[in-house]
Amino acid sequence: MENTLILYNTLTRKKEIFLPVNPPFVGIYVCGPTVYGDPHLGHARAALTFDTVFRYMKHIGYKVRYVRNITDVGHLENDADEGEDKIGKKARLEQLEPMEVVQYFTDRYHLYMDLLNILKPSIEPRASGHIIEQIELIKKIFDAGFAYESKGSVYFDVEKFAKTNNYGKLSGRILEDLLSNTRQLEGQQEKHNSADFALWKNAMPEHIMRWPSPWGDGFPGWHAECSAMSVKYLGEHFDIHGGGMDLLFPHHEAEIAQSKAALGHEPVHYWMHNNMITINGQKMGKSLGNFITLEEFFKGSHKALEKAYTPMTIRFFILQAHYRSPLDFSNEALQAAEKGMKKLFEAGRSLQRLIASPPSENILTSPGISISDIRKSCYEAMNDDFNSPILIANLFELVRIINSVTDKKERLSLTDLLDLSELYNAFVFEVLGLKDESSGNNAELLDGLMNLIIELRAQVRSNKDYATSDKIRDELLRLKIQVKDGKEGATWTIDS
RNA sequence: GGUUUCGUGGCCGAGCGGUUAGGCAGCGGUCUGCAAAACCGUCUACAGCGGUUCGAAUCCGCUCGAAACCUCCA
Repeated sequence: MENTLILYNTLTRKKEIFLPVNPPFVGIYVCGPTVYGDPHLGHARAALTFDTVFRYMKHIGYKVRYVRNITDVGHLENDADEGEDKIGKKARLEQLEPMEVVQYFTDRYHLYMDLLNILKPSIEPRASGHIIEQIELIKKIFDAGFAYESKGSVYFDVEKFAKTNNYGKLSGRILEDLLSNTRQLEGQQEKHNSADFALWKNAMPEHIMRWPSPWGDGFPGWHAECSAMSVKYLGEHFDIHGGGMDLLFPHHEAEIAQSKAALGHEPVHYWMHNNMITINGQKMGKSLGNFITLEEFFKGSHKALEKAYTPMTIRFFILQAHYRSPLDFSNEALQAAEKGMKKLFEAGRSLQRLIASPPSENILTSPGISISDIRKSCYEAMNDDFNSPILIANLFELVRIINSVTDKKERLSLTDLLDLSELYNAFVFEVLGLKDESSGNNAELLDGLMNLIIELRAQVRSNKDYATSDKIRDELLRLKIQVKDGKEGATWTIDS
């Protein structure tokens, strides 16, 4: 691998050189969505962060297996609701099978990820499809002596684990603080300790999502699925585990403890976490009235939005910030991003029309700047913990060159032009995963253009200038557009 | 209250001890039949207060502000 990739490991709070377990293979596990609601910006940022990792690693030659799960068992509403299964609750409210709810929101998630041009992961395992693996994991933890059963539920003994292991190493939590900080809640006497977490939960009779287990009917604790599925598909040692910063504690901390208890070692080598988003400087929350789904963004159908923003605008906007920085959404910022992206794409279209200067008059681009320098900067940016904002800054340097050459203010040799073109395409489309939306979806534009042409042609015909009229018709035909003159004027069709 | 991220110019956002970030907006110019685009030039910054250093946006401490997590459960 010619590129030395450096990434920030949350575990050590440092940037580290990335050394895969089995080069050129790389295993990545990312915590995917809990499918009980419509996808929103938080989903987009997390998915896009690791889409960029996935894309770039493939670009520099790694063979990546990217696993992103779907959490579809036993979840609670987080805020006001009390101790009820998220998916089960939604199901009863809407009179649906739980799996029907899961399917619906999984499909919605996929739809919006596709619109954002986020690549599908290599494997997308569902928690509900891996109950057996989770039970096996819990058995191992039992055998190792770090689990206890209580009224049909199984809990992880954090205090015991912490005696011989560093519990809290990922999140910086200190066990004593956790124990002293927590208040005693009724109904939780099942746990020996407030810091303990569930491995398996006994299902009450009204709980509709349930599976048989050695401890009775129930459902797995939240953290079990990721430990079980990551190891199943990536092995007992794998490279990267990712997710949002909100999952740091308790979820990822618990995963580390579980895996260590079950396997005797930690499977994950690098932990990566993307930062959160805010809207107009505020957190996004249903109670604050600024909870905006991706559908609402794309349609512009939320009162906080001045207009609709295309998937690529959202994508570009998110990529303009580093994944470890908080990102604030505002109309002003989105519109600035929209204009910037348009500029990037317009340069891309100009690039296709550029011609190299003949060798006799080859003059390089502006003094001191070469395409290979920019190429180097692009790779340096991405190698340095996936710094997409710096990459984009470099791409705007390409834009400047393209526009200058278009204006005949600078010149490019054929080699430079080919290099420039390759660089632009590789980073804009392949690595950043952007798509020029105006070129793909332009039915409206085409309609407008054709109406204009037809009208002009009608004027020409009324002047009996049939030479021009026929020329228009013939030229259009060459573009596979057939003009048909009828009694009520001309119509046109596209021949495919 | 604890843990973890942050606080940069009109707005968004890079920056990891000394050297231009970049985008959007503004201003001045070039180009243009007009408009748009483009190109050139230009302005303004590092939350506050201390400390370390020859030198700090960048390291340390405190204060203020924001976000995530810290209870069941996923």
